[in-house]
Amino acid sequence: MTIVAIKNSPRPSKAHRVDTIVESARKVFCSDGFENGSIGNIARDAGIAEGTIYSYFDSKRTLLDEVLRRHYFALFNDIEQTLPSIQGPANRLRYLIRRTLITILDDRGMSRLRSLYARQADSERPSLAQDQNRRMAGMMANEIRAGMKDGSFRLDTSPNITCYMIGGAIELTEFSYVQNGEIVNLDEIAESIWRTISGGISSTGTTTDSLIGLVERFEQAADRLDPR
Amino acid sequence: MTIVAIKNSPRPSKAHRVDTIVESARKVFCSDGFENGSIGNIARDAGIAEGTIYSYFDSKRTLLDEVLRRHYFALFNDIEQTLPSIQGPANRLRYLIRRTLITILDDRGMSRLRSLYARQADSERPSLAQDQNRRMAGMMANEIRAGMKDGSFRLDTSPNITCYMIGGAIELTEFSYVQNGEIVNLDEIAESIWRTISGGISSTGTTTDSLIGLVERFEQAADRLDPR
DNA sequence: AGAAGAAATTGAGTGCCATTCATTAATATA
DNA sequence: TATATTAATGAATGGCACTCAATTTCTTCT
Repeated sequence: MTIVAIKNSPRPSKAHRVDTIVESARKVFCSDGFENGSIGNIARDAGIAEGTIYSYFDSKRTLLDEVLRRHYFALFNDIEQTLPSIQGPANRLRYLIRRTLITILDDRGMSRLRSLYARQADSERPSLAQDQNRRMAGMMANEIRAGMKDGSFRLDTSPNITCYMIGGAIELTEFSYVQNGEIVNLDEIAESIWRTISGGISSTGTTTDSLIGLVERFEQAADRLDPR
Repeated sequence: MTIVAIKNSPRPSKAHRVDTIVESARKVFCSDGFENGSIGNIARDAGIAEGTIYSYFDSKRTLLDEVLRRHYFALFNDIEQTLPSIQGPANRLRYLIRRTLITILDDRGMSRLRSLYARQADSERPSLAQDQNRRMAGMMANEIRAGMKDGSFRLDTSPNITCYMIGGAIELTEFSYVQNGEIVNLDEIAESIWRTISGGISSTGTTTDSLIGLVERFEQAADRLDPR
């Protein structure tokens, strides 16, 4: 009648436990969505009781926010490390567009979560989506302002609205990808966005080329009139 | 002991009842949001029993969809009536941008509902937001293609992505307005969006255009003076 | 080591809705 | 007027986020 003490299992560290919970939440939310993904399922997946989750997270929403925050933390960090090594505001903007699209196309489940549920916020807790939008928009706006300063972008450009246009195009691409699952041609989209923005805000686009041609014609005409 | 028959109240027509329900739903959703707005409150506001709502609408979501659908029905109808009277693809595009922004700024409660909750869809019921996006994008894309045909827009433009950029910028403006409630300068935003898009997709930017004319006049003048 | 106190975990409740359905009331039909 | 059909009701159901008193594990002190 020897009953071995099953109990006394060592308790995981606090950080490790949080990791477990967040990872289980990610799995459940990605497969069932936010509304249908229940705390019960998350707890079962993590091998703990429901109540435990609530000693680490205030609410289901807070948990979702942490799932999203961790996922996009990687993106932002990567960007902030890479950005300084790229030359010129225009190239940096192009990189920001491409890099964001890559992250979106990389994980449809996570994009689905972000696209559908990230915006909602309680009155107490500010919207995570807005923080992230702001951060990304801030980086883009920096490049646009830098470009305006160094002469590569037009001065009558509105950095904020231009960011909205880039960010908005990316978001709609994401939403369309999430809903239809259609294969998205990353390069084509990135190029299209860039071409439109660039032609619109760049003071040295194709236009300049044609201007050079015009000036050359002007000079030739002037030459003809030159008495010597 | 005369008990007057309170009953026998005439039953309102089916259409009228639906109108009542949708209007109450609009009120409740706008003031409490979708998640916190309960069917119970909607029924109380409409002066009917909860169960009655379910004989007209499959679910709470379906009801929200109808609220949104009715609101944007007006916008789309107005646009489709007005559009033909506007000359030229460029002007029509500008109008689409402005008109949509006006509707958004006109009703913050409704914009909040749309911005936060419209995207979600069940697997059975397709997303209303996507239908509306598609419809608006379709109208914009038409104008862009028309402009490409009549030579006012560049041919290497991607109509779809350009629509995403316009629509995305509008959506982000809406979201920012919904969250911060900050006063938004309609004209400034509409002009910024237009200026960026236009400079980007227009094959005849005002600058180059007028310069060509000037140089041609100069060449003609030079010809006249040319001894040979 | 052992006891006492602190911290973490548990899971059976609680309450809040969305949704259903047997019952009742109001109309349409014969 | 009697019967059938259609609409409306609201109490009951079930699912789920969230709470909390009881229990288990860990830490600290003697």
